[in-house]
Amino acid sequence: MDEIPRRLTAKPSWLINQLSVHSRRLVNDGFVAAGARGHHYRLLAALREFGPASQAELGRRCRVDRSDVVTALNGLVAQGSVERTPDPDHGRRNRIMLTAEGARRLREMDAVLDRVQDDLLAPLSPDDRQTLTRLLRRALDHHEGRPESRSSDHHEGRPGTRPSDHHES
Amino acid sequence: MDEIPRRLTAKPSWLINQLSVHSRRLVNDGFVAAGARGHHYRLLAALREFGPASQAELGRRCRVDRSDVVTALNGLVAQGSVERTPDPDHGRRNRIMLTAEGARRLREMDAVLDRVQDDLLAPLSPDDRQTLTRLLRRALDHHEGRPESRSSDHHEGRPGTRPSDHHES
DNA sequence: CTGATATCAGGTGGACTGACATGA
DNA sequence: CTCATGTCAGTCAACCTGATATCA
Repeated sequence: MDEIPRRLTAKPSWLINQLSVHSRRLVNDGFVAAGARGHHYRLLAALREFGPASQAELGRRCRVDRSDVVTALNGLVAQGSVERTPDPDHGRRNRIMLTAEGARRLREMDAVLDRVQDDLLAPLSPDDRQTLTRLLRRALDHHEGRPESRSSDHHEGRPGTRPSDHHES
Repeated sequence: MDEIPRRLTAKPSWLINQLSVHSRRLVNDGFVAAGARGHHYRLLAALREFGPASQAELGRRCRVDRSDVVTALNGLVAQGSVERTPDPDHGRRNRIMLTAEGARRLREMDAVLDRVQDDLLAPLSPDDRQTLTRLLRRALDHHEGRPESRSSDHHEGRPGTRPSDHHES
C-alpha cells in the first residue's frame, strides 16, 4: 500500500531501525502483561548467569547506563526480585543478588521473549533465522568488542565465581 | 571484558535492538555534521522518489507520525529544502514540494549514509551484506503488512523480481 | 455524520550527559 | 590526586496519544 522510498528500504540501517521498532513494541507488549519493563530483563538475566554483582558491573554487562541501572533496580527491589545490600568489602559498592521471586519473573519473561522471537522472524525458516542471528552478531561484535573505547578497564578474571547457570526448571 | 548474558546475545530481538542503537548513533553523528536530523532524510527521500505530496501521505510513506511530520517540515521549510503551499484542489491539504536546495541536501545525506552502511556492516562481506539485507527485509515486510514470497531457504540469487516500477534520477 | 487533514499539547521509554559525594 | 561507584537531575530523538479546527 503505502510505498516506502527505495532509498530507505535499500539501506540496512533503515531495515534494522524499523525492525527494532517492531521488536521493541512486541517485547514491550509482552512485558507489560508480565508487569515488567525493558531494563528489568537485562539485569535479571545478568544476575542469573553471572551471580551477584555490583551495579556498575551489571550496567556494563547489560549495556545499561549506570544511572538507569539505579532506577531499574529500585523497581526490582520494590517488587522483591533482587536484594540490594552494601558490599562489606567495599564501602561505596552495592551487592545485588537475585531472589527466588526474581528468578521466577525472569522465567516468565523468557517465555514471553521466546514467543516474540517467533513472531518477529515469522516468515523466516530456522535456517534463515540462524543465518540472520549469526550475521547480526558479527556486525554487533564489531561495534562492541572494540579497543577503541576511551577507557581501559581493568579486568580480573575470577573463573571460580561463575555460578554457572544450570537451567533450573 | 564485559561479558554479555547469553540470554541476550542469543535473541535476535536483542541483536537487532543493540545494532540499531549503534546504527542510530552513526547516522546521527553523520547527520549533525550535515546540519540535518533523522526525519529530514526520510521526508526528502519520499519527495524525491514520489514527487510532491501531502503531509499525511509523506508520513505514511516514511513511517513518520503526522505530528512529527509537522515539526520536521517546519525545519525543512525554514532551511529552504521544501516548499509548503496549500493544495488548490483541497482546502485543508498542503502540497509539499522538494526544492533544489532540498535535493542537494538529500544528496549530501545519501553520501553520509553510504559511509554509515559501510561502517555498520564493516566485518561482513558483500555477499553477507546482501543476505542480511534480504533477510531483514523479509522480516520487516511481514510486520508492515505486505505479501512476502515464501521463498525457499538456502540459496539466494534473486528471490523474485521486484514488482517495481520507475526509478527516478 | 463520517472521514481525512493539519496542527498543537502532551506523555512515554530508552540512551545519554553532567554534577557530586564518597571510598579504594 | 585519580579512579570507580552510586545517585540525582536533566537532555534528546523517536514514537505515540489526544484534542481541535477545517474541509470533502
